[in-house]
Amino acid sequence: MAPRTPNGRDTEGKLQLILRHAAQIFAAQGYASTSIRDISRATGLPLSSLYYYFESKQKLLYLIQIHAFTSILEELERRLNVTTEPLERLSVFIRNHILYFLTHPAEMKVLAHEEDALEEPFKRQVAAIKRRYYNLARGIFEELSRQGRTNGLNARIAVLSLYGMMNWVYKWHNPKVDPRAEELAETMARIFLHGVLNGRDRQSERWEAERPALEKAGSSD
Amino acid sequence: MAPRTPNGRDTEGKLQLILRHAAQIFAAQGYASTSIRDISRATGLPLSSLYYYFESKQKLLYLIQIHAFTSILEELERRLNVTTEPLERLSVFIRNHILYFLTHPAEMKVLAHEEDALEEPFKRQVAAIKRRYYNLARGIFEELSRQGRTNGLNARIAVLSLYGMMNWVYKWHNPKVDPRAEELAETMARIFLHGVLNGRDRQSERWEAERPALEKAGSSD
DNA sequence: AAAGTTTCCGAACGAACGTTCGACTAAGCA
DNA sequence: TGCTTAGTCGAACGTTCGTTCGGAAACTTT
Repeated sequence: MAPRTPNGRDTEGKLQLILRHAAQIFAAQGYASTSIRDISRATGLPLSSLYYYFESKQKLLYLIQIHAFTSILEELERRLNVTTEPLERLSVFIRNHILYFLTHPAEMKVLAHEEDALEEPFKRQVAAIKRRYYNLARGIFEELSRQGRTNGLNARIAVLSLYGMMNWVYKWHNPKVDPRAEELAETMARIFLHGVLNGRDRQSERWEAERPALEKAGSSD
Repeated sequence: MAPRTPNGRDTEGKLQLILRHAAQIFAAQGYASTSIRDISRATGLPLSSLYYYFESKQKLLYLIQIHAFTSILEELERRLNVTTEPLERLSVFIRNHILYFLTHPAEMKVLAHEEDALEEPFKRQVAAIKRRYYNLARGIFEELSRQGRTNGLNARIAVLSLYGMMNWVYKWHNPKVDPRAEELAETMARIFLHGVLNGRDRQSERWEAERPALEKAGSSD
């Protein structure tokens, strides 16, 4: 909070402040309908000062998206390390996704809604990290299929359906009415995994047993 | 196709042409990033002529959305008349949704993506028809629950998850790679219904039997 | 043929946009 | 102390935006 950096003016902190406010406004009004002047107003910084921190509106959106995506992926890879069991891993994946989305609603919306708003130097880079994220889930799903434990559904369709289910949340989730992240993730995991497993695995429902504990990551088995 | 209306200038047809082109461009670039001049270019009509057909950009978006939604709902209500069995009705609902979306990709994207772009006189009206559509699906789901045939999941969350699954399709569906509407609807129905039913109904899987017939709509009973 | 209505459209409006520029102040270092 | 660099910012740039306006043209009705 205090301006304590090598150079005493906390430039990095100011960038983060801009990114936070910009994400909020982009989420509320949409990227294209937001003017740099809106961001100037929200942050209190003069219009021209903003251009010291980012060189264009496009780059600003890019910074927001990359930052959010990197956070999700880092957290996810950390949490996935606790198990190699594909069913559990899928469950962790869903929980991680929903949890991030509900704790960062603005960034989530910008990520989900402003995919096409990025133009070509930046578009490619965000697409790359997005593909990595997708492939991660798809890999887990295919491992599950290889073990003969799925319905035999098209992996691409299945995983993209799961994505849709989770990403659409930003359109309707209302904290006053809807369940918190844990329960929401649990529900979606139930729908998707139940819907995708074959009879044998469905009735065993081993993945459902771990409902009470949620934030623990150290204990195995 | 020919300009054969009471007054010989086919005003209505021209409006439809504008709506079609506008939907395409809104889908490709987003509502906010599209200028009326873009639409003028695409239709070949001069800028100022367009304002004879719609009184504002907002109204244009409104017309597109209402038109698309009305089409979906009309078709849906027609198809739902063939059965009162909730499982079948849910299945019809999914198929109708996916089918419309894949045959009208531009309208679909505008509907799904430009929800917030509408401002207050219009926003309310589109929201109303959207709610009607949502309540229809929710009603069917609750009927299924009342019969004790579901997992006991929160109806709101379940139906909105289904929505997400289906609406997200516009982000990824590629006709060159992905299945056609029938198969896609079948897959999503499988995931959702399997995921949502309780053990008894899941193993009976009666709803899966009606795969072959699909486009027949004339015969009753 | 005249009058009335509907449709068309070139030209312009003020407002808002992203971005730049150059002059400024304050901090870090000699 | 002076010099250099990092950060600030008011004012303006050229462009594009949604929308309007007044009249010309096309068609219909008398």
